[in-house]
Amino acid sequence: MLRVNKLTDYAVVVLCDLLRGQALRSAADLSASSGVPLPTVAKILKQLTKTDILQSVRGVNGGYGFARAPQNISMAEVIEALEGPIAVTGCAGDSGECCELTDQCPMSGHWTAVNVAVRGSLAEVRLIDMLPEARFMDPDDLSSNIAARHAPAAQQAQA
Amino acid sequence: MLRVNKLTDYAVVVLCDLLRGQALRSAADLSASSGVPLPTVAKILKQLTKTDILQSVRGVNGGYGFARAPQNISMAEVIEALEGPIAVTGCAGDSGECCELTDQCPMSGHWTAVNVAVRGSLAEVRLIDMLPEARFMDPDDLSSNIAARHAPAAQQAQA
DNA sequence: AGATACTGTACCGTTTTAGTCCTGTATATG
DNA sequence: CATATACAGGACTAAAACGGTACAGTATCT
Ligand code: FES
Ligand code: FES
Repeated sequence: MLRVNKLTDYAVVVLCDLLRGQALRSAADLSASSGVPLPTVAKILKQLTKTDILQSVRGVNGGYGFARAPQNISMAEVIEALEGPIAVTGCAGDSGECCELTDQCPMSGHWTAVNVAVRGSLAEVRLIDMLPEARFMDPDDLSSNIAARHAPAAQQAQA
Repeated sequence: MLRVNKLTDYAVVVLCDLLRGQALRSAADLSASSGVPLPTVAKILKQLTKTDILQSVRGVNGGYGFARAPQNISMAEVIEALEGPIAVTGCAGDSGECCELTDQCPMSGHWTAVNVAVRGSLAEVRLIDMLPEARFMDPDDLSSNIAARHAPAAQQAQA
């Protein structure tokens, strides 16, 4: 089905929730407001923190916030963060793994064309494009709105 | 990983083999020349025959051939034939299936943007782009070459 | 010190996938 | 017409991936 993990699906739900809320939200908070079970939310957030999509703050009043302006985050990044590099088949990936036909395989690396195409199209869909409210708002207004709310969040998190 | 099935991977290998060979090839023949195990080849070919990518002829001297000019076949078609509709998440597919968050889901149908992007990029990669020889041949020459070899095949199969 | 909240990892049950096999049907050939 | 070839369809099993959970550990605030 060429489908994305369920975990990635949830991740977008949670991220959108984070997008519209306060700067720093705890995993429990996000779980409650998004409907995704807490352990799952925790798992997702942990994973997203390993990349430069989210940042975390420990301790009381801690939580998660965007590591940088969310309007610059693409779906390609989110998907790659949750499921590893976008490689449609093992033979074409960076990992060097191949199927068992490598020795006589007549198409060494031709899947690359497919990978590049898919990767490119995913890079052009931004996370904020997934936010339902975006439909009813002026794009520029939305961006500045989000930037205003979240840029300080990243700074605060870094402090 | 956003990966395609191994079966789809094999399918492209087998299709490329069919692309360069005679008009009608048996499953056993294709298995031998591609290195993919026979039962698997058979499964793939059967599946591809359900769509209008391949055509089959039963009986002695039977086999498989392209149902139409192969240079018009896109990777999107091949992938969809093997794994069903390209729907990155269940919530966005045509099938009407959704994850369990449907009732309070804040992003009804926003994955559609992702699906359209991915589907579009896959539609632009043609099957013959996967053929290694294509690299060393003039595109026009290749197309006419393939057309000359395979257009009669379809007619013969239909007879 | 104690409560809160993230970190990392390991575990297990479920689902999906890959691969195999068997029975049936259609066609060419002698 | 008998027989060999070759596709059609579906059932079945083993293996891998995924989803979800649990737990022990660490950092921070009050
Ligand atoms: S090595 Fe697997 S398709 Fe090429
Ligand atoms: S119903 Fe599943 S993400 Fe919307």
